[in-house]
Amino acid sequence: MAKLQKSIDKRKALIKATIELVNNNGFHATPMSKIAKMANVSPGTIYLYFENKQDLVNQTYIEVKTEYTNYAFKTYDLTMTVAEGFKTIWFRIADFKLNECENALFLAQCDNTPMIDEESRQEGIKHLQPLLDLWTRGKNESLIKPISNHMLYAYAINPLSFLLMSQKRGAIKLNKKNMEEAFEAAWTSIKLNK
Amino acid sequence: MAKLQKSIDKRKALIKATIELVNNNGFHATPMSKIAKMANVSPGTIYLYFENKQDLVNQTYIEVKTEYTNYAFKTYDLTMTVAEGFKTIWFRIADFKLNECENALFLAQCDNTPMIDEESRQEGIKHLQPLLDLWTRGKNESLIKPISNHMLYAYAINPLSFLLMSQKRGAIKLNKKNMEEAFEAAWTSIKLNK
DNA sequence: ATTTAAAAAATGAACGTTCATTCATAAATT
DNA sequence: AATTTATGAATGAACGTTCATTTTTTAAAT
Repeated sequence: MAKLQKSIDKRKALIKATIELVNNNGFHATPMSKIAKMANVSPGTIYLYFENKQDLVNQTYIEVKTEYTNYAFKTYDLTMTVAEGFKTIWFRIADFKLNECENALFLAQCDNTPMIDEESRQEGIKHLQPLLDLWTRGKNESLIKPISNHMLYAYAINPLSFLLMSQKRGAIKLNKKNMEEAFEAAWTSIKLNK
Repeated sequence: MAKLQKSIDKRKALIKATIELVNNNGFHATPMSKIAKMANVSPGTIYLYFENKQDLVNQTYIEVKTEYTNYAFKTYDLTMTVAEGFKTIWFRIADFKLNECENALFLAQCDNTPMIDEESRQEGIKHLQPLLDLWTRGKNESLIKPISNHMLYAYAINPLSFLLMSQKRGAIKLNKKNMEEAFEAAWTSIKLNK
């Protein structure tokens, strides 16, 4: 196999192992030696690809966050109405959480702990801009409540993280039906009533 | 000072130190030696009050969670209407997050990481029952959407954790005005439209 | 009140383990 | 043969926990 491809595979395996182990044990309870073992690589090899442990999670975070937002905006385009656009993005995000739940859980843990450097966190947030722009447009058109984007995010998007976490704990099972219910709750919480 | 009171104070100091250090560094990046130092106690003393580090966070979690729910239901009583009851509880929870934000942030971190034993987590959840009962009543009276309690929690309560976290990161400042906005979003997301 | 001795609480240095990281050596690739 | 990539045992720092010793508290005796 080509050298380059092997390198890419190894890096991927390391990131995948990091996600799985951090999801189950948390950042600091995940030794580098275990990450190496799960990725079928020697501990020393990790340091050819990453500066240190912190760099490994930072990069993992940015990579997963980028994948997440790419997925979220894949089918969205600026010609859509605010309602259409929101529904499109919302269901893509929901799909991501359902289909890539390891990735989504990793992001949730990163967003709720001091595990990621502030710099990497900022980097990760940037990619969400299209949704914020859509909301700004919605507010201008009096379709969306005139409240801050953080507030909109808290009610329209963030609940999905809680639902995902509940599913991981076995408390609920997410399916098509309750995703429709969730969308309805998300939309009614942010749309402006005439 | 009485022996008993000194013991209580020491235990309190240890729990307070645990909350502050875990909030800022995470569970595994918080050494027992630092907790001891912050509580003005020798490392060995911790083990007179707690079995080990895991027991210390478990007990801290249960204690803070109990404080939280006591606060939440303090002014609620069963004679209230569903709408009244929900508003009462919701604003108490909001007040707790605003006034006891160290405690609230600690709970948020516990709820989003594998840091707490499953047993202690279950113990902590129990105390939320009055709110779940209220929602069940609301569903029976066709005032609340017929969706699972987890779904209701995700939209009516959980967003407050996100808002609190955003405030800690300096992204927003929570005040009376946006708490009113938040309540409105919470209520519209779960109330049943005739 | 004061003394005293037994009991309880607290201390912190020491221990054994775990972990992130390094680097001399080996394997793979060019 | 030269260069790049990978290895994994070795290193040293940091950590949770223990326990021999000290300090404080208690309460009985004076």
